[in-house]
Amino acid sequence: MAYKTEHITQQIRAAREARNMSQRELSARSGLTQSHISQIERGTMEPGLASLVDVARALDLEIVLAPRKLMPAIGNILANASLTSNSLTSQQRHLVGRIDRWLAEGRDRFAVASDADSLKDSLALLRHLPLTADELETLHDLTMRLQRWKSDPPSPKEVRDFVHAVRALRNAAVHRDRDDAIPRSAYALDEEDDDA
Amino acid sequence: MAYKTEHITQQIRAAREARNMSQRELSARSGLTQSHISQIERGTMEPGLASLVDVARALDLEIVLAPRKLMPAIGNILANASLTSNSLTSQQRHLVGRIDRWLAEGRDRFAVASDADSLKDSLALLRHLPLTADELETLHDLTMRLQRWKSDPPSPKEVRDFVHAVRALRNAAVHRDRDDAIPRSAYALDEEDDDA
DNA sequence: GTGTTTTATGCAGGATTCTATATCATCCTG
DNA sequence: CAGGATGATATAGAATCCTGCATAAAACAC
Repeated sequence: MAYKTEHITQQIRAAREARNMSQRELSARSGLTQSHISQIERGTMEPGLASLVDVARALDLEIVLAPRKLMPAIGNILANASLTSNSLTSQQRHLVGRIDRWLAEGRDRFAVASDADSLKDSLALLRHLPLTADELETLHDLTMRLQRWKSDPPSPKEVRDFVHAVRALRNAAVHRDRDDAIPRSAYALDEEDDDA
Repeated sequence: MAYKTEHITQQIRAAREARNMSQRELSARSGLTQSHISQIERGTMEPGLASLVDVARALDLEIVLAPRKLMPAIGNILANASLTSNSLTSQQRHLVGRIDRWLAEGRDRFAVASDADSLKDSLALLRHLPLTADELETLHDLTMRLQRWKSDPPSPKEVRDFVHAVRALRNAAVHRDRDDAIPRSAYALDEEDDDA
């Protein structure tokens, strides 16, 4: 019943989640009801065009009608852009990678087994969410501990603290208000979107 | 009242008229009523998304959700294509076709596998976007290399350079401002350079 | 000008969207 | 564990879409 528009509504959900926006927040920005948004995303009902436009705008998306034969070219542009939409500095990538490799070396360092999972989960998100300069510094300090631990094995408590600290960063990144944050992009020497 | 979606419904009418299709015929193809179509086109009512999809399909159009920041690039493709797709010189088509065939001959020439994909992407866009005379010349020079490589196989580095050069042309075409560019079409006497 | 085709309107309904408001289960954090 | 946030559901009612005719108004032919 609601399958003709599924690909579109799926994109809406994907875009919302990519921005870590809740249905309620999207509701506020778009003017639709949260329950309405839920139903649209689940395919329970097909939105009217007006609603779709409202939601899209709230997500910084535009609705375009394109000739079918041009779809390859357009898909091409969209695909390339999503690759470079990384607002992460290379430093952040680097640090996360470091912790990741440390984790991969062995999970037997963790007194509490679930801590390893927790850490892995945190890293998964930190791979995609930008940190502030301060947080980045914290992350840097944390990885320095790993360095020290090579010659001086950590106590179980130290490992726990480490996991919690990383988790705290994760939470900060996840729950940040999208309106503040990431002033970094201004002087970022990281990415110039040459769109390649 | 019906202003949010006006630009979209206008495109529908434009597309229909461009095909010399009557509202009745579109009605038959899409399954909507003629009166319904009339009201949509006039902005008397806003269609539901399902209806829009039906109509679009009947017109060989696809609905795309695109990030606002990519709209210039996409508008570029759409605008150029609607110029009866004749803004491309046959020379450009010819040269692109040549590279395309060369690519089809085998992807084993690429040291870096993703380079083959990159090249393919570039060609997909160069098939639709016009180049300036200068760029066209560059493209011509590039295809000459292929000629040489037939008797003198290229080094991996040469292949990479080639891919990058084509990509540069692609980027130039994609991000060009629609306002400048393509004065060519007026007095286009594109000559076929059949040197092969 | 007559006749045909196309588009614009009108209206009665049934169907669906959409809002407003609540509730519930779940997950996460402190 | 308590508190907060998130997403899925439910219900009732207002609003709107959409169909199915039917018909008026243009527009275009011969």
